[in-house]
Amino acid sequence: MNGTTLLSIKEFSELSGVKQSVLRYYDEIGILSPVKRGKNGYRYYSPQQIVTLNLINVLSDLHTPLREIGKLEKHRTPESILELFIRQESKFDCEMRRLQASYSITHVYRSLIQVGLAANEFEITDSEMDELPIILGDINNFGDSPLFYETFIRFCQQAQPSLVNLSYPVGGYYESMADFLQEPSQPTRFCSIDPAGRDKKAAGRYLVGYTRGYYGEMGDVGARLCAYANEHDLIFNGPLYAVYVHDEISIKNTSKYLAQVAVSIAPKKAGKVLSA
Amino acid sequence: MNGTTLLSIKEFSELSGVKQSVLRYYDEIGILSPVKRGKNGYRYYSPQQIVTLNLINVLSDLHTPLREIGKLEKHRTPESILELFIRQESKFDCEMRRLQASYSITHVYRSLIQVGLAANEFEITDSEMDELPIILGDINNFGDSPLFYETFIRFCQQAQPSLVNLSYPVGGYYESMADFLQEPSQPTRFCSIDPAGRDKKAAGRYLVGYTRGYYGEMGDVGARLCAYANEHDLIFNGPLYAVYVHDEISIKNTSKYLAQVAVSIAPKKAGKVLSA
DNA sequence: TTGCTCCTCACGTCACGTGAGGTGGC
DNA sequence: TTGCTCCTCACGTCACGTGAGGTGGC
Repeated sequence: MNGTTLLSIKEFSELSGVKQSVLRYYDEIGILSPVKRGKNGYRYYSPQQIVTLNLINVLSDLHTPLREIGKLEKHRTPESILELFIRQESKFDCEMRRLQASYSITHVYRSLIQVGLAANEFEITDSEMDELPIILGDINNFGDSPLFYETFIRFCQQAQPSLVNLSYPVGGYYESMADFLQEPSQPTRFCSIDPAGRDKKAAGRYLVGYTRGYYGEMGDVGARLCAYANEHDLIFNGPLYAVYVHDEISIKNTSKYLAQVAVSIAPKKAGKVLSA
Repeated sequence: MNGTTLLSIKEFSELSGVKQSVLRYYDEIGILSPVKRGKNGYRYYSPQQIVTLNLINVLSDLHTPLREIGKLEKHRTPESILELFIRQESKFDCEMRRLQASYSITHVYRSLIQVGLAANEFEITDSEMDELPIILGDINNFGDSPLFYETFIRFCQQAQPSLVNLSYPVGGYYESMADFLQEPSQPTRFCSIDPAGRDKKAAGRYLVGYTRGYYGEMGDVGARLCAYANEHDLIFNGPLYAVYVHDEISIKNTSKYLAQVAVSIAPKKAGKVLSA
């Protein structure tokens, strides 16, 4: 049963799906050398070597440097390989989580972009919105100067060790419509649209408007929301959320970002409606 | 609200978790340039740029070349970015499946190695084994010459377009103990230990022995199994599986591979016991 | 002679990492 | 003056990819 039948590099490449150039490289750095060399220098592989090759692929997929794989192979024992595999299994867990996170990030951005594309940005609409998991930041302290940016940086810096994941879009949360109208560029808190967030944007009836401009530039959307509410006998009874559905991710012109402003409403009974 | 507060490269690097050298490289190839340059050449980033940076990470994690990311960024519109994200989501699916497969491969090998480490290789044991999903290959045709290798190659080649995944360990399946005893190096079929396999190694009572040697060298394990069966009034009533628990993955010395041989048994009633 | 496969050698590439040597604000 | 941060430039590295030019069996 010694290997009388060997494979040329072409055959071995086709069998394993690994390119000839890669096989030559693996031979060069000594992690997978053919069992035999022809007198003319031809490489001949044993079919069993496909097993080792598969293992190399599995390990290098998880960013194990090839030289390290080489070292391990040279001194392999059942014990050391077992240890390696156990380490690999925990690496897989990390990688899976990372991948899942990446998926969820693009998914959130994708949904926002679609909302933006479907929206009629000049109309105010009265709609039922689903519950949305988010993470609320601390209450912002803008101090004397209205430096939106400094506050945003502080938010980002706090975010790092905390639960807030800056990979998700960051929106503005305003305690009430009054707060928004007073200073649209200064949200009470920042909030990140994290699907794993423990805070919630409540499900319910919202008045939704859109406005274009750079971060913090809210145009006349506040006034338009108020006008609509007045006309339709509605009162603002909860917080307001401003989220950029088209931001620097999808738009080059910084003055054309598209913000969605959604404020909780209820039919007017004996309340007072705020006006701009 | 224009960016009066900007971040130095150090601050931006710490905020984003991306190394300074990487940020300089991204600037060089034009996929993420600082919003401003100081008179002394210092790079200044806006905090919002962290969003773009995160996106770059998400895309490049899935092997999108940076130049392509650059192109997309230069001509980005909500529509094109939406399309990109949709493509990414299907890439994620592939990647997840690949990762899952890798995990399962190392897991199977790990289990086999552990079985080998726990085994007493000189003893025959009578044990209950669980059902094991496998994939059986076609019936081998060794022809006139007993070329194990050629048959194995044919198996590998057939395997490629079929269901058999060569990433999993490949064992030998023998129709009966008699077949094994006649030619231990010529299994009736090859079988791959694929956890997603539709074929099954049946659960039940097996006589289990071990032997060291190169592929196909089964030593005296057949004789030892027969002796044990005779002594304990057992008959062989089903197929035999030979699986290498320590193979070239974990052992350097090709003559020290460890094979586990398991054959289905039942108590003797009025049957005949095969002897070596 | 003609394909075909294989070889080596050298150079390119992609996404960085790593100093070396120099500048500029407190 | 002394740190500290930042800069550019050049070279290294890792895991390959890509010819160019040559060999060897049918």
